[in-house]
Order: sequence, then structure tokens, then C-alpha cells
Amino acid sequence: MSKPPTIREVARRAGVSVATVSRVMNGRGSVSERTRHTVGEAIRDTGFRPNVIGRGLKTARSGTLGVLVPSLRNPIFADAVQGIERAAEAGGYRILLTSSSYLPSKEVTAIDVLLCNRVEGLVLTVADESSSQALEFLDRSSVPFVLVFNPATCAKHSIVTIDNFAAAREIVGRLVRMGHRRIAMIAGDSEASDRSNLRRTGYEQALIDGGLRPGPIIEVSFDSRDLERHCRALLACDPSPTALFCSTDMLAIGAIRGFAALGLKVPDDVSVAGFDGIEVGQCMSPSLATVVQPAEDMGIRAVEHLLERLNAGAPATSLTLPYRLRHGESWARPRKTNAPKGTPV
Amino acid sequence: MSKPPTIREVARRAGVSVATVSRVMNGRGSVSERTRHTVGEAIRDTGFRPNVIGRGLKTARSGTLGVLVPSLRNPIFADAVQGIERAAEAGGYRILLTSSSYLPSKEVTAIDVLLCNRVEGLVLTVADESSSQALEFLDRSSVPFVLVFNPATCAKHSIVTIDNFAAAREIVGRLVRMGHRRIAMIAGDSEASDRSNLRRTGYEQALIDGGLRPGPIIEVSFDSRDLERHCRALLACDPSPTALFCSTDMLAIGAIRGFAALGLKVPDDVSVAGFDGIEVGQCMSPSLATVVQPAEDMGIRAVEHLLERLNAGAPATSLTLPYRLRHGESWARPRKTNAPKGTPV
DNA sequence: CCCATCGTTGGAAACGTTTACATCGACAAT
DNA sequence: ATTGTCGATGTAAACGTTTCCAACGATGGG
Repeated sequence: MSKPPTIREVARRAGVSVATVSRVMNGRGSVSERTRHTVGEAIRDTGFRPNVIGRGLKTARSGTLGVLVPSLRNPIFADAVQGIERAAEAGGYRILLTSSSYLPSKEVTAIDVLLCNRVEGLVLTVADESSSQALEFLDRSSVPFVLVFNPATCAKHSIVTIDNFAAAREIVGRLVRMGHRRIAMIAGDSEASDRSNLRRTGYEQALIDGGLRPGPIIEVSFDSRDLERHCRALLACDPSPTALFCSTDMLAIGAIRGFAALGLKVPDDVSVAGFDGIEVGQCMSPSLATVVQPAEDMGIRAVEHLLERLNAGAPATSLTLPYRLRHGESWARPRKTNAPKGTPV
Repeated sequence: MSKPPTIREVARRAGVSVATVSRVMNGRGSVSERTRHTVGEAIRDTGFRPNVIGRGLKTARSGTLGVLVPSLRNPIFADAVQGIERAAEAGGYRILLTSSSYLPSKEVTAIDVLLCNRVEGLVLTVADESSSQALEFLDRSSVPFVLVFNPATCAKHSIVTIDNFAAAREIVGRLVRMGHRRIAMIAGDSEASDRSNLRRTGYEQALIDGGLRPGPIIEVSFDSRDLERHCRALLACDPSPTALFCSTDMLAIGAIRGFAALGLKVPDDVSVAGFDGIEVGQCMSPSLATVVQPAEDMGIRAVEHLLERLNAGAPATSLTLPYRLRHGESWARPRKTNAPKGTPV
């Protein structure tokens, strides 16, 4: 209940001026060894903790970074936030965390709140970088920000990402070369994610590369958990797909579960590939074949770059990190169709 | 780069005093319809955004809650934070997120930082509630806080949790009644978690209840991912266990993977039960038998209670939410031993 | 016609820091 | 002895708000 002690009380107790206490705390300016010691004692005695709000007002620096992600329920974002937090802490910053629930409208309000809190910079993932009202908003604000996961379409923003198109094309191409001729896709709501769109394009390209027809494609909400219904719909197609590519691991995991509920085994009856590389994917059985994004590292790099812009005035720049394919147990050659002989997998 | 507009500039533009602008923003005091409109326009024209730091200094309210969790890489905490964030936002608060990496020393420094930022309250999970230096620290600070997940040992703290002991006892009891006679445990580092200890005690009690001898118990670090080594050690025991209880789902998932790598199938060769109820557990195959903690809800309840203490001066109180058992596919009757006839599972 | 009241508005202090500037004493160089 | 320099310290303004208090004009009752 009682108000915490202020610098003034410390100064009174130590018999010095507030300026001296401030100097001791920040190590700036010269203070004699003797007073430094006295003041240190007074700080300890009073349990004084500098009020960063007062400091922030004077210095016009909040010491905080804003973070906005769609959801923490998808480990890919949780991992990124973990990295962001670590790097921010290492740089002496705190993070103000918000989430948008994949809703563009909430992106705007959340960013507004963060700007009111005078975050010195932001790290965020938006639904759609090219159409985001939130980003226009930010562009006008002169607060530097770095996008994570969003594809690097225009060069004016700082972005840390991977090549979603190439990655999707590569992993789906792998399915094609395994001998699959009918490869379906379950894609997260494209309204809610430019990544999802890009992955879909990569998927389509891979099929075209292999002389195949894309589809069927089922679009679902990102927080879909029960995919049994959608799996059933896929099986009802004629011919029914022998492989499935999902735009996120969470969807892929749900699909594997859905197939199991329908009595189908993965990869014996149907192959499944995901995208993201969340950790649980490799712990489960069958382990998930997927594209691995270095999520935590992306968070770290994003903050590092942000701090460089903040402290060293570095220019905005994009960083496309390498992804890698994880060869899990959730895919295999199709049973019915023979894979082309001699084609390496 | 240019400094954002201040209330003073808005006032000048609207031809009124700063006091009036403030009144318009906060809806407090009386302002004529006419000036309210003029000021509103000036705010829009200038793109003014109230500086919550300045406001915070004056009102002595930061509008933020501090959050401290061991790690975001375990979905159980990510889910809780998701709930915390949602409830905080609903209450008009922002959250300052930090993580301790399961290190008690980092708990202390993180809390110190949060207090310097004048968070109005905290929601946190500490390694060990009964011995936590961080909590002593907090007790002295007069900032209200709520523990999540930590067991409710002493009554003086606000805690939102489940009955870890009873839950562990119940789920392990289930294994016993299935006919398992040799049930091992993999426990997260007890230094780092009082929950882990309590779950271990529940496990031991369940075995005693069934007239069995506990063990073997293997203690591992929480961020252990590769459990193959430990699985091998378990199998080397004589007699080798037919079931395994893990103190967290993440460990259980890792163990299932470890067994698979050793050529053992779950649950045919060995049953595995987890604890936490993270979502991926029910999506994978075999789905994980586990104790479900309502993590997101716990986060929400924690914040709701915190806000009641903050705004309504409600007293500290503990809340033990119900857990539930999820009957997954990762456990079954042991193959070699016959389960007692007629015993319901 | 005066006074009390009320709605509206402005002035100014306060919140807890940092920091530019001034002050002061000691000491060295001249 | 005078001046200059330097280290140590204090004074006070400033940061952007909120809010208490005073002031003002209009209105209405006496």
C-alpha cells in the first residue's frame, strides 16, 4: 500500500542532492568514492527502486519494445516470442506483448495501444503485409518495426523471414518425386495470412512442375483443431489424394489425427507434410515431415536488427533466413501408385 | 524521427487549455459539446496519441501487469500467457512479459525489473513457491501478485492451480488398475519445480495404494528433448517397467519418441502417461493419456482475481480448479502381465 | 437588481526522474 | 598571490500528463 521510496528520500537519507543519487545510479558524472558508498547504502536501506516511468518521461525512452503476434497457441509464435524476449532482455529492453487473434482489426488497435505506451520499436507478425492497415499506421508513426514471418514483398520494411514459396515448392516437390500424383492441401484462411497464400502458390507451382493438377484445396480457419470433417471430405474426392500438404504444422498434426480417427494410417494410407517445424512435430509418432523455420532465431534476429536501427541508426533491411526440410515419418511413397523407378527421394 | 505531438500542441490548435483537452480525452469533468468537437478534431488532425508515460507519472498507475513464466517453449505456459493477455486486455491492462528459463536467480532479477517498471500487479509461475527468494522479495514490495500452477502450500498468497498431488495419484492409479506392476517415472528437475515434486509424491502414493514399489525414477532437465537415452536406461532395468509416468506432457512426448527410436511401440510395448494436457497431445498418434490443466483458463482467472484485488481491494485467495483425465491411446493393459480380471479401467 | 449557483474553462502544481548549468574548494601552474 | 583547471556537488528546469482550484459568464430566484 505505502508508496515506494523516491530518489528524493534516498537523497535526504544520504545527505546529498537528488542529482548525486542519480549520478550514482547511472554511473554518469563524477562522484567521490565516499558519497558513492553512502548513497549505495541509502539505496539499500530504503529499498529504493528507480521509477522507470519518471525516468522515461525525462529521457523520452520507455525501454520497451512492442510485440504483436497472431496467437500464442501456435508454438511457432511462442518460440519466436521466446527469442524476442531473450534478445530484448540481452539488450536491456522489456517487451509489451499483445496478440491479434488473426484479426486485422485487432492489429490496428493493439498497435495503437503500444504506440501510446511509447514503445521504442516493434516486432510483429501481421495477417497480410501488403494490405495491412496496421502497417500504414505504423509507417506514419516513425517508430521503427520489424516484421517476422511475413513475406518480404516490398523493400521498405524490415523483415525477417524465410522463402515461403520456395520452401513449399520444395517440400511438395518432394512428395511429387515420391510418386504421389494426387496431392491435396489444407490451407489456413488466406484472409488471415499472406504466408498461407505464398505456401499455396508454392504448392501449386510444385504440382505444375511435375505436370500435375493442383487440388483439392481446403481452406480452414487457423485455430481449427478438429480436422476429421475435412479429412473425410478429402477422402470423398475422386480420385482421392494420396498425400496432403498443410500450410502449418498445427493443421498437419490435426489432419494426421483426423485420418487416424477415420481409420487411416499415416503414412501407409496417406502421406502428410506440414510447414513450420514446431518441436512437437518431431517428437510425435509418426514424426512430421515439414519445413523448419528457425522461429526462435528469427525472433532474436528481428530484435537484434531492431536494436541496431534504434541505437546505431542502421537502415531498414530484410533478412531471409534459410529453412530446412525435416524428413519425418509422416510421408512415404504411395501404396497404390508405383513411384517412378530409380527416382531418388 | 520527429517527436510525436503532445497534449499542448493539441490544445494550442484547438484554442483551448491543456486541461480541457485532458478532460475531453478522459471524459471526466464537464466540457461543452462545441469544444469537445473542436478538440476531437484537433486530436485527429495532429495524430495525437496520449503519452501513457506522462499520464502514468501523474496518476501513479502504469496500466501494466508483469508476467513471469519459466519458458514459452512449453505450450502449457504459452497457453496460460495467452489467457493472461486476453484477460489483461479486457481489463484495460497491458502485460510486460519475462521468462526465467527455470532459473530461480533469474526470477529475482526479472521481478526486480518489473517492479522498476511499476507494474501494478504480477502473474507468475516460480520454480518453488515455498523457497522462492523471488516471492520474499515480492512480499515486501506491496505489489499484489498471483501465482499460477504453483501448488497452494501456504494460504497467504493468491494462487490459481490444480491439485497436482491428487491428479498424479489418480492418473498413476489408473495405470495400476490397468494391471501395470512396474511403473517408472520421468520427472523434471525437482530443483526447478515444486509441481514436479508434488506429482512425484502423487505417483509414489498411487503405487503404495496399489501395494507396489515406486521406481525407477529418472530426473531430467525440463528442456530435455532427446529422451532416447533415458528410455534405454529404463528398459535396462530388471524387471523393466511396463508403464511410464512423466511429470509433463513435453517429457511424455519425448519419451514416446524415444521408445519409438528404440523399436518399441506405445502402448503395445509400454504405456505412457503425461501431465499438463497440452493441445498437441491429443492431436498426435497415439494421443497422449494425460491430466488436463485448463491452462488458458487459469491465466484468465489469475488476472481476473488480480484485478479484483487491484480495483476492489479483494483479499488474496487461492483457487484450485478442477483437472480432468484425458484417456488417450498411449496407455493400455500390459501385454505380459494379465490385468486383474473384472477390474474396470 | 443582486446574489447564489452552475457549467465551462484556464492556470498551475505535482508526479520522479535526468541533466545543463552554476558553484565551490583544492590544487597546480604561472 | 593570481589564475586556471578539475573534480564533486547542488539547483532548477524540463519531460507530458492530471487535477485541484480559481475565474468567468450565464441563469434564475429572491
